[in-house]
Amino acid sequence: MNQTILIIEDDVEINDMLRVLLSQNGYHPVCAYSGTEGILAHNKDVSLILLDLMLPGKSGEEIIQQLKEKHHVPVIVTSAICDVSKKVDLFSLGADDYVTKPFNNDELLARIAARLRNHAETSISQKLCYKDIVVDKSDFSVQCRGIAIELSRHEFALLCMLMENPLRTCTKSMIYDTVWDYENSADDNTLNVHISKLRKKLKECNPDEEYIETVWGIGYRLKK
Amino acid sequence: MNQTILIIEDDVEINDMLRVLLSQNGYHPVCAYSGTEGILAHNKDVSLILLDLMLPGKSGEEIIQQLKEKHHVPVIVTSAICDVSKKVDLFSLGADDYVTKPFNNDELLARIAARLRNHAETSISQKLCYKDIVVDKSDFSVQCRGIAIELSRHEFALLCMLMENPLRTCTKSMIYDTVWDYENSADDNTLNVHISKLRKKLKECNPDEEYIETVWGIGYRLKK
DNA sequence: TCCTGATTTAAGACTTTTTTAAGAGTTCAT
DNA sequence: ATGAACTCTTAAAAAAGTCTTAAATCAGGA
Repeated sequence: MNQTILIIEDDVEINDMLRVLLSQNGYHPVCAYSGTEGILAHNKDVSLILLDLMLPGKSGEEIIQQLKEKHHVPVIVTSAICDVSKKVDLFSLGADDYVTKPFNNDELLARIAARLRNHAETSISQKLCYKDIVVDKSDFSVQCRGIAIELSRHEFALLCMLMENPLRTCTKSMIYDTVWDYENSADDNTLNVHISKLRKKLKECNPDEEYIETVWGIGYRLKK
Repeated sequence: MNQTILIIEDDVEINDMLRVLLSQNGYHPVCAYSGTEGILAHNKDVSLILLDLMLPGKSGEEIIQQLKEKHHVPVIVTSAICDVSKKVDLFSLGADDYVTKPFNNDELLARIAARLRNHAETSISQKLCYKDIVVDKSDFSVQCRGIAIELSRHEFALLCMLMENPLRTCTKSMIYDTVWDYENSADDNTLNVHISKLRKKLKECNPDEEYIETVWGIGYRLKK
């Protein structure tokens, strides 16, 4: 559940450095090298913007306004300018913080975290789809033909595993590894029982469709 | 409607200077000369806190935590210390900005305005709604069918967390992280008890509705 | 046909959740 | 400081849900 941070910075070297710094610290950086590009790249997945003030073309001030108009997220301005009156202007335009270059990486990270904390939101829900089944890992929900299905923890993990490997056969030992976290003893019937229950619940929802296919002696996979 | 700013600063001269500066710029300053005094003076009229880091008695770090606990507003730390690692610590404790003394008055005013603006934005959307429940984070009130419900601090935080993630499952460990600030030991029953109490209070208010759903082995979520 | 592996069912073991109650810990006003 | 009121945590027992096991049955391949 990484947060996306948009970097708008024309200096390729600094842009690169920021990208590495952010991704090393668990964020998902998106790079833009001009104001216009930044505005285009800005969408609702973005949680925060790092904006260089000294861009060619559009002024940083203009850009802030347009960014905030499009989708309202915290903007941290980075710039070599130290002029206080400039800072004041930026703040009044909607910048949320200001870091003077050269900045200390840890301080920048701390300021990013502080702004994000305020603006806590987002989280891109991960949805797996196959035929008429929709699995949402973020809320542990499953729908089949739009109807909610209640699955137990292991059943859910099992279905996720199959749906994350569409049309690839999941061997029994792979499944035991992933879903149960232990090596199966060959005569263990647990997985079979769980597959059976899963099929039953899916069938209740859509009796005309077969979703899970048995690969004899090997394991299971989703049916084409 | 002037915004109240709490100044916590032991140096009488600086405290005085800040008071004048703020009142000249349309704010309503309240002065405190120690951390303890600051915590006492802090109430829900306060919109922002200017906190000196170098106080006698309690450490600035302790004070931030206690202030934020009492009523969540932006805290701008002022200090002569320039050490970056110190800054980082403070940010992670919940400081929202950091100004090094001696500071430029205009920059300070700009930072105050930025934090206030930010806080105002987030507090507009601070009314959380779900079905017939309305939660107002700014005054810690909860209504169900228009009837006020009294919740304890943890119950309130728990309900907020659920309502901030509508229809998404909050895992137990996420909840312990957010509401209790510690990793849960697997056999901890505290959360369960709080959920039980929360449900009971909601049920008293509306016996016909189920609000909180258990996701077995995972956590809880709001019911569709 | 026989052997092996898969499916289904049901029962009991096991785990997680709910509820209650009691005591420890806090907070608040006096 | 003190006591009252409230909140939080812990513990224990009951309830609810899930998992595994075992046994009977079924299906595929030689």
